[in-house]
Amino acid sequence: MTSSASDLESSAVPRRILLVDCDQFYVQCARLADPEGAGREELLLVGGRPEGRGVVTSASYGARRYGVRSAMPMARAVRLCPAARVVPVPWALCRRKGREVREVLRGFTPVVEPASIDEAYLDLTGTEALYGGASPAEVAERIRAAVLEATEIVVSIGGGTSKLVAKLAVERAKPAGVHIVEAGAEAEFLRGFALAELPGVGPTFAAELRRMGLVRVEDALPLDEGALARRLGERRARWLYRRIRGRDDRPVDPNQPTKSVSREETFPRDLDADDALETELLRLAVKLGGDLRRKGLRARTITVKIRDGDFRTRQASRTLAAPLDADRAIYAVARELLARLRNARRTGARLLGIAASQFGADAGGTQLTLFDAPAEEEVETERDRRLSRAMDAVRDRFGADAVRPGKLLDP
DNA sequence: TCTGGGGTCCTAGGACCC
DNA sequence: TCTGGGGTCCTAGGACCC
Repeated sequence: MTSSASDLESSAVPRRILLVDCDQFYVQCARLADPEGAGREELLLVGGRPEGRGVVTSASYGARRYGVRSAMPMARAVRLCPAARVVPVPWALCRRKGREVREVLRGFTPVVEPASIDEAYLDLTGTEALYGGASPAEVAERIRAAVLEATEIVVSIGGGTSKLVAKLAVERAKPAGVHIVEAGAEAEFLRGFALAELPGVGPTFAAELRRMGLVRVEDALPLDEGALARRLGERRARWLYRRIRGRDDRPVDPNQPTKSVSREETFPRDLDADDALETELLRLAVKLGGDLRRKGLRARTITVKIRDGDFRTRQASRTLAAPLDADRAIYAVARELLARLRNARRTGARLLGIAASQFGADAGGTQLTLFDAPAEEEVETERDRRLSRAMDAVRDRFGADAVRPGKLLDP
């Protein structure tokens, strides 16, 4: 540990980081998907579900003037903005546009870290010569134009010496603009923000800070780290102390491995019966298995999540000695976990989910004693793997509904 | 108002090992 | 009889982000 954060800050050349963020991304995609309909609508709400229980994934700038926000229940959004048109998220197009935007960005630098479907960090440090000495703002404008030309997607770009500053700057850049914070100006830039605007400060943390009398970044600046630590604990105090001064040394990492893959579904109405839940679980397990195999991932941990009618969310997980990707094996593990959750509390469920994590190879030898002693039964057999691959091949040729999962219980 | 679906990261306790 | 310390792994829950 010779290279600490302070070394990086004091010795290194200031970094040049950009955050490229698609403006109201799902709205843009919905308009591209239907130029004559949604494309002409100023008041557009994207998301929701026909059965109700949906939320707004993205609202057009016009609709936002009525107080609509993303993640708001669609029913409420429609009450706030009754004239708005509601359309579903065109997921396939969104994924494609997201990929296309990333490809354009990789033409400017290989150091592109996707942060979500519609935003990515770029590290342009050391590329000054490559871009003929152009300023970060000029490079950002070139990127904006290139993305628009190639993908029809409008983006805004924030820039600065860290991810934090770039992220805050992009909010100043929207819509369809560029905002660069010069090296050295970070602390002054941060002064203008409320603590709740800092990424990482959510409703809970913001409320805790407010109880301490801290609302604006400026309110917290006079406190030393020790004073903050007495209320927040060492770790969060250090985090906040640095952030409000614009310090953030997280690297832009273009190779972030996938850590988990999941599928979940909220039902139109709460499900009470165990066998109905098992049927839904099977559907989710088959989807998850397909996702894993398509991505070439095998998982040692399976997690089942249930949200009861009263919105209480519970989960149970099991980690195996050897990784899985076959539908039957995933379902067999998940079914036991669901039974455990239902035995602990049997009430109507509004959501069921399944997740896979701990990707990679078998657990190390010495860890085996942690698992079901003496030796774990073989959860996934070669037959399971062959069957899943055969079903994948059929679906590839004849479509996703070509084979329905039967009961898929124990062989 | 009645709360989606896909993720990441952190914490804390217990088991187990050296 | 009373008493270790550090490390890893697993599990459950929660905050947070888009």
